[in-house]
Amino acid sequence: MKTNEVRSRVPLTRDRVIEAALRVMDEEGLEAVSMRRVAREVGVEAMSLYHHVEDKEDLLDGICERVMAEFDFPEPVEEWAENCRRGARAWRQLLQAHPAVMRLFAEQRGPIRSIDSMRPMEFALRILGSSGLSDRDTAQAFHAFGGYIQGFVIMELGSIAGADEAHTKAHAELAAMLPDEFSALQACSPYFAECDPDEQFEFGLDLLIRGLEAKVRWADSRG
Amino acid sequence: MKTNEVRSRVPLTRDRVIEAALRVMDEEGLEAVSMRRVAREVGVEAMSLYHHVEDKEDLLDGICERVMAEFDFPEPVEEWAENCRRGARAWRQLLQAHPAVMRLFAEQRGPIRSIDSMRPMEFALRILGSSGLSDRDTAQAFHAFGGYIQGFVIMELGSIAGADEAHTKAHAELAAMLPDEFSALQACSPYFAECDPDEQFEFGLDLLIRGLEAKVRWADSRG
DNA sequence: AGAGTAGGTGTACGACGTAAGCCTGTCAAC
DNA sequence: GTTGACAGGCTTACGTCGTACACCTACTCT
Repeated sequence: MKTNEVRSRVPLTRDRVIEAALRVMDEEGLEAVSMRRVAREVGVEAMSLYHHVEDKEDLLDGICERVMAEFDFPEPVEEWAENCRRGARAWRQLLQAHPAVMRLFAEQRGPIRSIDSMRPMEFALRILGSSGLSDRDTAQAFHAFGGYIQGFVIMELGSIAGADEAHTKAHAELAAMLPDEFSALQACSPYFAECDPDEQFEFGLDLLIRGLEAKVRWADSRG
Repeated sequence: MKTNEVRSRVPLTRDRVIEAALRVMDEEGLEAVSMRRVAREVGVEAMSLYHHVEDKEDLLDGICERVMAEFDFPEPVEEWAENCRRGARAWRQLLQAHPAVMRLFAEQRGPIRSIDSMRPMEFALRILGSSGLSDRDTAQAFHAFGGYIQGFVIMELGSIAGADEAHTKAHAELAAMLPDEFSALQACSPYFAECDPDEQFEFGLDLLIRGLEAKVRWADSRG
């Protein structure tokens, strides 16, 4: 047995590289994801990664696809509205599980390549379509839900960052504001601080679904 | 008259630095915004910026605040729903005018410092509050609308990037997909490509507002 | 006049992405 | 069994980034 068998027992592959990059991103943040850092994570030098990944862009694309493929499909029930809710929650959970991935989505990544990563989209379209919406409205609703969920998670993560310290400080700051000009902000500020994020998410989700139900009813009544 | 009067006729200030950075970002993209590039833009060496800006983070925060302060408040009408729509459109327009700024929002920037940049928030809360919603629901609705608009713009910008070339290619790719497994995607795909983004935006906006109207009515009927 | 300071400059360091080339183990063809 | 291609590691080097540190100069205040 030679010494080279000691290291790299498992052959390095694109999948292992991306998996390592995702781990680094989750544990140390997006800015920690450098070629050198990821290489170290898999026990290799930076330039070796380029045999498995075109460049850093490609690596980040790989991370996105990997996360998409991780989507945990909720089991369907009979009411489509409940399926919407479960799907939305699953999608939010996925984004929360990899907080930095929204920043990758926010950069304009090219169209997704892998099949696995568009399965969640197909899933969502099926659910929305099962409400009786036209294909056209299904596509529109997809954008509405997708936008809401992604945007909500962005705001949510922004609020969480800085948590306790900035939390109380921002509160104190607000209280010391010009009261006449920012009365609405002052009135609502306790609810910004205290409110359960899950509850907030459900609130917006409910608005969308109620709106959709109205749209479905209206379409049905027209025949 | 000495030679030093020729350059930097206007004294360099934090505002001028941030303005230059925003200009670079809008015209050349976020990755072009480096200390050296911004310095060049104002006719100065990179290290000089540090007399007006704490570090690059601070500069980017400044860009965010500057953009927020640019918000173009729509003139109010009597129906709150229409005010919602106009406010949402104005917010979307602002984000579209500075496409890279959503990426800055997506990174978790600390709480906003400047007064001007929270005026739009106050404005939004006033509009939502004028519907008769409780302060609590107003805060929730704010998150719902804010999330939707930001998320929508992210998706929108992602689709736009690559426009024509990737457009037709993605179309062809989809058509060549496994048909049984991705039937919903195939059915909806023409509407993804063809549909007017403004119309899509209004669709989701409508869902949210209809949902909100239902909530208001329900609260009213309970007294 | 002299001191302090505000705000410019130049140099230097470490980290980044990655181009180019080198080295070695594996394996198919002869 | 030898050989040659090649897959997949490694090393070095370049240009760019943010920024620490030291320096220089022109005002301002006493």
